[in-house]
Amino acid sequence: MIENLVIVESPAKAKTIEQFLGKGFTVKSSFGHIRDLEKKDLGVDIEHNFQPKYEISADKKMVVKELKALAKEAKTVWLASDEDREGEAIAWHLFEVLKLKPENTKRIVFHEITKDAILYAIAHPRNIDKNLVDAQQARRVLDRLVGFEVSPVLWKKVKPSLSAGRVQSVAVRLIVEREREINAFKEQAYYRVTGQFATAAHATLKAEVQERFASKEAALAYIEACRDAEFTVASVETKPTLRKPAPPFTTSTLQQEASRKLGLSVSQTMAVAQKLYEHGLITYMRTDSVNLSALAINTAKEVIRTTLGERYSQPRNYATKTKGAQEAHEAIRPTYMNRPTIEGDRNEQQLYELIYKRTLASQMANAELERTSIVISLSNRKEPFTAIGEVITFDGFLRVYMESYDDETEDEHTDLLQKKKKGDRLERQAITAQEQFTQHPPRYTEASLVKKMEALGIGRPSTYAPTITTIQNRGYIIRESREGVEKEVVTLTLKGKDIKSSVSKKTFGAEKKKLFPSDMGMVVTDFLSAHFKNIMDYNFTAEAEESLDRVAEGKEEWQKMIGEFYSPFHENVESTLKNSERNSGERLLGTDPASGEPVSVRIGRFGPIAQIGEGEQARYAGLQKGQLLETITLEEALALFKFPRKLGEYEGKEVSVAIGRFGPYIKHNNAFVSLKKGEDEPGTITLETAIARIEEKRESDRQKQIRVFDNGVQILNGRYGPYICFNKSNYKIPKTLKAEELTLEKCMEIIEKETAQKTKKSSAKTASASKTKAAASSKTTKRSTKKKTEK
DNA sequence: CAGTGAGCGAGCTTCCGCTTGACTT
Repeated sequence: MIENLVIVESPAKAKTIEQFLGKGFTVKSSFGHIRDLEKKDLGVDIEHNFQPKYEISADKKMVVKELKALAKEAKTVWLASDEDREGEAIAWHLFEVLKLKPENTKRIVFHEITKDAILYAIAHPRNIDKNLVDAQQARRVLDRLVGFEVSPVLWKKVKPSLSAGRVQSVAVRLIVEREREINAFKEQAYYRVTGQFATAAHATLKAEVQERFASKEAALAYIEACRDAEFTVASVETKPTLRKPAPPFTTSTLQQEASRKLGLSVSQTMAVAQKLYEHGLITYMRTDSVNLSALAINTAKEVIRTTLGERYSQPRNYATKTKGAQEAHEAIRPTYMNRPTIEGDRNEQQLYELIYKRTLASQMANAELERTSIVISLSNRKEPFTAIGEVITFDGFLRVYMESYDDETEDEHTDLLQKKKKGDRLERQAITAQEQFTQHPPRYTEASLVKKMEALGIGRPSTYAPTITTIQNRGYIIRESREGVEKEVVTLTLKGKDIKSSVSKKTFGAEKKKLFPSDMGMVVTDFLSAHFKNIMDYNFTAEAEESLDRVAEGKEEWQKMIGEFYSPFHENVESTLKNSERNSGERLLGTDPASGEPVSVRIGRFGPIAQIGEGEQARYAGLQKGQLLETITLEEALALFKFPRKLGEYEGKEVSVAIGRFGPYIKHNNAFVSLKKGEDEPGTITLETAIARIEEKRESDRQKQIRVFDNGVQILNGRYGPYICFNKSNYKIPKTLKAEELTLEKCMEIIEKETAQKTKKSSAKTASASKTKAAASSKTTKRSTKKKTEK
């Protein structure tokens, strides 16, 4: 017999709370939702007022069984799921599934895991808020209806297995639209003029002309004027400014800062944070709140006062401004403010430190700065130079933490400026005009996409990372780095009385881990925008949230709300199925001058292809990485058909060059050799260079060989150390063995052992796949392989 | 690691939000 059973959502939370409550309380976790709409089928009975059809989720059967048994013998059951829409629904599902009785069931909530908060909650129980539960049911049903009615339209009209949803489709749209803005962007060259001026004590003062010069001639005219001008300080202005610390972390801001400062992907950040949470080092990591508990604020104050002094302390409460925030938890903060560092791997330590400093800084005094701007006029032109510098007069929170931004600009931290006075004459040193280019809007990173989604109220802290993974797995978007292009940049320099013009090379437009749309992403976005305008609207979620709020307040019945959405929506689905054209993103580019046949591009079965001619005689070529259906030109498409290009023969076998999935390569006698980046061009490479590349590859392959046995077994040196290669498969060498000392017998033993293991595993996988669902298992394998590569 | 490119049509795919492990190269 147990006295009290408390059910929370997270097992880590359960452990902590059990300690606070002590004897007489058993604390268990539901591991989130225990019940959901039927996995197969729609799971909603449209005919009967949208009655949801719930089932216990497969992975929760055991949890439910255990909770049921405990609930049966408990005198009182305390449902302590989070205080938000989902949490309320979890409490209600538990109540229903565990067959609890109203007289011995109590609903309690707390926003922070502190002893006081828990005890207060126990002393102030309430009933399940059925209106809030209904709002969750409406949210759930809405998402199911949208997802499960629109996705099949895509299967018919675009490609099987595609998906659409309230959140993911809009996230893809953001990336597609940004890419189109970038394509439409017309880059412009301009000149920026900077100058150096001598001051006392051999220091130089750097200043810049605010005006941009549209052409080389205009810049030259200005510099020529500088040659003969006199420079005078026209004004010096010093203004004190304040800088405030950023609020403590939410999921979204943590993901952004971890990406900028530590280079972690959104899902890596969450995995590391999860570890910290499980070890009791930080509070819950999926939160939209910037609120800190009174306990946290007080201990932070203590730490700051004792280590940095009274002046650095400034306790603050932050208010959450995010649209649709539900604030069931605290902000993400260290559990103990007196622990600046922790044990753990590199990522754990760094992420913890980031959280620690951000939290501490949020409770610290403003930084005080003096911002000085000085204007330098010249005697013969009206565009002056200006120099801006900041001096920190009191560092405040900056002593601990500085927030970063995506577009950081350099600032001059100099007090040189302040020493200048109006009317001072300045001695001109070098003046430079350098050619610049206007920049297109930036592509999204994972983290900046999360920021945008949060601003639009789309998605929740628990779904940001999975959503980004989903749209990548579906092939709508890809995250990659691209090299920039080299451009010639003109620089005009005035030194003494000489003006020199020079040309240097600079790289522009390099992208690091940015999100690009795929052709499929663009085609699907266009299709959905054309036929499901309201769902693709950036305000769709925000408006739905307003209706959900009315349901939560008891002002509207949830079925009525869903009904009003569903009838026009469903009609739209039907008419789209009937009337819309199949969409393959086809574009006619023109005619092939050689054959007179039409040239077009579209999405084929294996991806985007170019096509010359029609019917039986049509010729096909796959598009290259980075080429889009939307932007490829006739010339670029025709160039794809120039491969494979025969170069000649070597050792009696044909040598040809072609372009594959991984870029251009040379093929010779069933061997593949990549072209050398930056040196070889697939269109112009000669037989001689190709042979040289083939020989280079052979040599490097020989370098890799540690041992070769007669029957084809090889021991090779790879990226991750030595391994065995046999029949085109690779085998891991156990760490206990030395690669150089392996005998053929030993190798064969390893090969046999690993093949046996592999077949066993793959058969086990198919068995479980047939039970649960193939998609689920393939998804998990995909995710795990990804994890590996990221490590 | 590596050029492909049709279509008989079984049976399948798909959503968003709560939670953790269990999976591998």
